[in-house]
Amino acid sequence: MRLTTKGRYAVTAMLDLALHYKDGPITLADISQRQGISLSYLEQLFSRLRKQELVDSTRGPGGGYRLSRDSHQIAVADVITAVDEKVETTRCGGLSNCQDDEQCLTHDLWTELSTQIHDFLMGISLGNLVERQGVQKVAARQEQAETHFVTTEDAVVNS
Amino acid sequence: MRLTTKGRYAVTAMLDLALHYKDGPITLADISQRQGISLSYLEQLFSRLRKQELVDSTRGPGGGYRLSRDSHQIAVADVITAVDEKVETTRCGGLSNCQDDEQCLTHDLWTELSTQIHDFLMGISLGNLVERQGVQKVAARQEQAETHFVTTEDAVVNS
DNA sequence: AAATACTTGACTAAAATGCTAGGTTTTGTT
DNA sequence: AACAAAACCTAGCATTTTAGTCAAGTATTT
Repeated sequence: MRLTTKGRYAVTAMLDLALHYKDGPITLADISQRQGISLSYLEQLFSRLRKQELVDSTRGPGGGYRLSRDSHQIAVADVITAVDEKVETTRCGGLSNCQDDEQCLTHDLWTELSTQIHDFLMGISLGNLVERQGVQKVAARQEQAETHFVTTEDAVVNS
Repeated sequence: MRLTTKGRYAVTAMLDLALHYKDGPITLADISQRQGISLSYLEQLFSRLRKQELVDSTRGPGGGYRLSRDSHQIAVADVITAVDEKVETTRCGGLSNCQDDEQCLTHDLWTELSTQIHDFLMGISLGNLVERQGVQKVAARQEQAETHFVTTEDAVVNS
């Protein structure tokens, strides 16, 4: 289990989907604008998310992406592992011949540690995150900014 | 908190130190041979580990590195954060202006998640790892291989 | 003095990151 | 039927990070 910014972007995007679940399919363009992630990068990420069946896609006008199931049924770990390559280029891959045709000292250790982190992140769902104060606060600001962008007449209201 | 192979190498090396604590200062050359990590890379890692005061070094013949304190007092998290740059090149660094001069959706979230993983890895000490079966087993094999290397007359004993 | 141990800095190949550009399909709306 | 909005695909690019290597030191102890 690797923890990089890639997984973070994916979690951000999925969290955006969770927050706007009731608005029907969400376009990547929307997410791109709200979260400041480039459209093409989102396409990359969602290609994987779709293959892992974490999201459903609808093509054509009015289309977009939706969570494939309730936000409480999608763990942060699911999202992160979906976008992470599982290539395991490190020498302790699937095989255990990482050192002199034997198992290196941290082979078991690392997989175990990895498992525990995985389990931990399995315990946190997108639904959990949506319920958090900080997330709600930022989401509210983002929605406000969006409104500003669409209709400019009420731009002074929230200064 | 990032989890990469670099941190893993560091944990492996520190675990080696913990396993050979009673043998006095351990040279990087020893660790390099036992764990199959290049000497120069170890030097890089240990430079950081020393600066974080996780190890004590002794120069000169018979010198080497030792854990700076009991293996139960050194957490896996300590080791990983020591070798990881804290530069935070990602846009959500110390400042919270990651998106439109405001805080991005996962800013708080990610730091919180990161904190929880950190706490989790704080709960696992090198001492804990040493006590594990798998580690003991591999360590025994490594020591055996080492003996083989030094004295060849008893090479047939453990076949 | 010499062996041994550690330090420093420059360099590199490979991979990951994040983006750009330019498509093609699919599908609802006019 | 034509158009436009969206997903979806492919290729490539610039930059950074990773995982090291190499060379030339400095320091300490026997």
